[in-house]
Amino acid sequence: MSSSTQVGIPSALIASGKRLVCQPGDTIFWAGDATHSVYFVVSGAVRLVRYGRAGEEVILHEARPGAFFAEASLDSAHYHCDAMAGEASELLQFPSGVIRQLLQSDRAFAQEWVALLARQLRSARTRVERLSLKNASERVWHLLYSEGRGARCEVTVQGTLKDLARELGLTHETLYRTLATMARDGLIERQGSTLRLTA
Amino acid sequence: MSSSTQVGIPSALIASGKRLVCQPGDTIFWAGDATHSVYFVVSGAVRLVRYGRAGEEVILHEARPGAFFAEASLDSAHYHCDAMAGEASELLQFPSGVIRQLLQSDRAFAQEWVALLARQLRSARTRVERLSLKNASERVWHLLYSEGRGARCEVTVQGTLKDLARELGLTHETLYRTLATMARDGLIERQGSTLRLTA
DNA sequence: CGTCGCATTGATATCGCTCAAATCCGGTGG
DNA sequence: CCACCGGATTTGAGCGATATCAATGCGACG
Repeated sequence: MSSSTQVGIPSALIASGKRLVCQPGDTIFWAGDATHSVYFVVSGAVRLVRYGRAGEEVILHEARPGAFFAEASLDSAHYHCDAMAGEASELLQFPSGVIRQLLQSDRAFAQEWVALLARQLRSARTRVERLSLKNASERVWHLLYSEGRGARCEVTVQGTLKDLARELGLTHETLYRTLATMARDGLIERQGSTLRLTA
Repeated sequence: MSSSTQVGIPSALIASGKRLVCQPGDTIFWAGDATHSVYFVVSGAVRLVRYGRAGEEVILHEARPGAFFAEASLDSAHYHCDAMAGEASELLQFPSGVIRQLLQSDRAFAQEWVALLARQLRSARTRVERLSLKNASERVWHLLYSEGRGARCEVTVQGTLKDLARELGLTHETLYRTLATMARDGLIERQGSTLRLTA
């Protein structure tokens, strides 16, 4: 989702990681499972999802390569959402106990962990801000403005536009139309899956 | 916002807190200011806000008594939003340096801090989930279901319904109507500012 | 070559936003 | 005590943006 949440693996952890290979659609854990592990995405993508009353999927978070996930579950007894691989993915699995122990024993690790959580928190709040905007083009603009690289706020969409639509709290039809309109009106430029602001 | 984010003040901090008294509308810091402090709400309420392009206020977070705020700014150079007192408030101000030092030197404090950030993160993601719901009554239902106390998911609204509407990403008119409709349809009960699910 | 899912566009319905107005309520000053 | 004021609350009417339903093209992949 946001590259600002990416970190290296603290060196103290490397030894305890167990490699996990997932196919698209594989579930890594279910909501309600007793927490046992924290994960790191090496490649691919993992979605943390819950389901609305109508059964529609709500993406709480999407972990991309270089990011941990389920790190907020360290101090709860159960996972509070499902984790599902969105594509073929390679993960590292770290037992929660090891993390907890490192937090106690390794000051450098604890500091890295605090920084990691703080980045995730800022990222989540940015998303709250985006979802509070009341029309589609503002959400797209906000995405480019807050996540984009360079002077033109360039963003290369990871995954499908359908996924992006769900992340923006829109239907995919609305996102397609909004992008088309914004491009026609000269607000954004679009080259395949790369978007940027004009000027 | 969520009582799950409330904590006591770690005992290690108490000495370094500076008491701050605010009137409604007072600004504690502005977006872009160099970060210098983390705050704790003793009484009142503080809103972290940014502004949309149309100038409308977007509430990123509302800190209620017993909660820290600006804790995610510990490792950034500048605040990324405005902090404004929503009502007469009493705060404690802690220099960032003291917190950073404690994170290094005090393991118990570091652990409490990690738990605090994790709670805030879960809270923010719950709000993302809520804002991803596409209609007003589902958002209200989600609020009760995820924040409510007891079997009936009882919530006593802090502040005005207008404030709640903004937190839910709705206009106040829509919230009033939605509450009225849900009450008429027997989905919720309402007694003043207390809401609960029926059955 | 058939199938499946994404991308795209059209038509329509619905829900929430906007503008507007009336009421209520607490506080304030005469 | 009462008139007044500002903000919250509530309800109405109409509009517009987005959801929904539908159809088609297209590329990947077996």
